[in-house]
Amino acid sequence: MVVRRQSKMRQVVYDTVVEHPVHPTAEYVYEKLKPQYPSLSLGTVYRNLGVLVEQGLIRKIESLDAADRFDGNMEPHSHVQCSVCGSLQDIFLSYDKGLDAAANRESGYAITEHNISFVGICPDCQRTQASD
Amino acid sequence: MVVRRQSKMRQVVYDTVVEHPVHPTAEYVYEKLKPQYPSLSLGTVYRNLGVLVEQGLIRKIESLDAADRFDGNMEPHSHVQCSVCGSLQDIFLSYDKGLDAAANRESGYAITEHNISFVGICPDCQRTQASD
DNA sequence: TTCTTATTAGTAATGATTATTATATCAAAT
DNA sequence: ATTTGATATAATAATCATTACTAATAAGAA
Repeated sequence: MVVRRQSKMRQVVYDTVVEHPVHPTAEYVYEKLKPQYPSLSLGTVYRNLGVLVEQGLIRKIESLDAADRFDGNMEPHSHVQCSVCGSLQDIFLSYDKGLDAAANRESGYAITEHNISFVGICPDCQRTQASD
Repeated sequence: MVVRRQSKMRQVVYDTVVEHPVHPTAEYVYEKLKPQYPSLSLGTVYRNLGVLVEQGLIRKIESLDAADRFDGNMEPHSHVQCSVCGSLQDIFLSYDKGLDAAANRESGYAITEHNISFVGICPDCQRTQASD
């Protein structure tokens, strides 16, 4: 295993992911930090996001978007994404081990995790559509 | 709405996705058809996969891989992907409307669908790992 | 058959991500 | 404190998947 240093840039990348209410993309983290760290490179952001995921400090999440998004909340939870505006929100549901057991029975795979993602229309877009 | 013609290439792209046991990528469909249709263009495969998804004849599925995969089975079902070799398999579970209701209570989003994806280790890779 | 328009092949362009490389920085051992 | 060996960085090039563009072709209605 590679010994990781506790570098400044990795710290601020981590902070940006954790502190941010939305689930930011690599590009977003870069744009956010660039003004304060003008020498920051996009490659550094990508590499550190990868290291942080590997360390289990953040996770990469599925999205309807093209770009990967990252989540600093390691408590197990799901996400809803709005099919109209793309907004993404957390959903906390208790982890259902029964699902894993059922999937194992069907497939023979040793299930290590499952992810539930929802698609829907956010409250704002519901209002907008209703008034059309 | 655009009027769609019934083109030869769209038909064979559809057939390839439906007939194939694994869930093929665009690249895979292209390689599969290229020998029989030497003039086939990768762009044509991508465009037709997109049209077929839009028409509800196939669906795009989530994957650990970089490339999108497609599924010709429109019966609602989930997938497991092996974290070791990447193999992908169908899992049929009854759709749980209770999940959508719970997600709606938590988020206020009008839920239109949910997807459950499993990660695990396939029987083959389990055997391989056991014998190491 | 003719006309309109979708479809195609071929290729260029884009966007996200990864790889490369030379330099800088850290941490431990001397 | 200096050296040493490794990781981290910035800058940039390269890659991979996907989309856009364009001129030629073909479906199918008139």
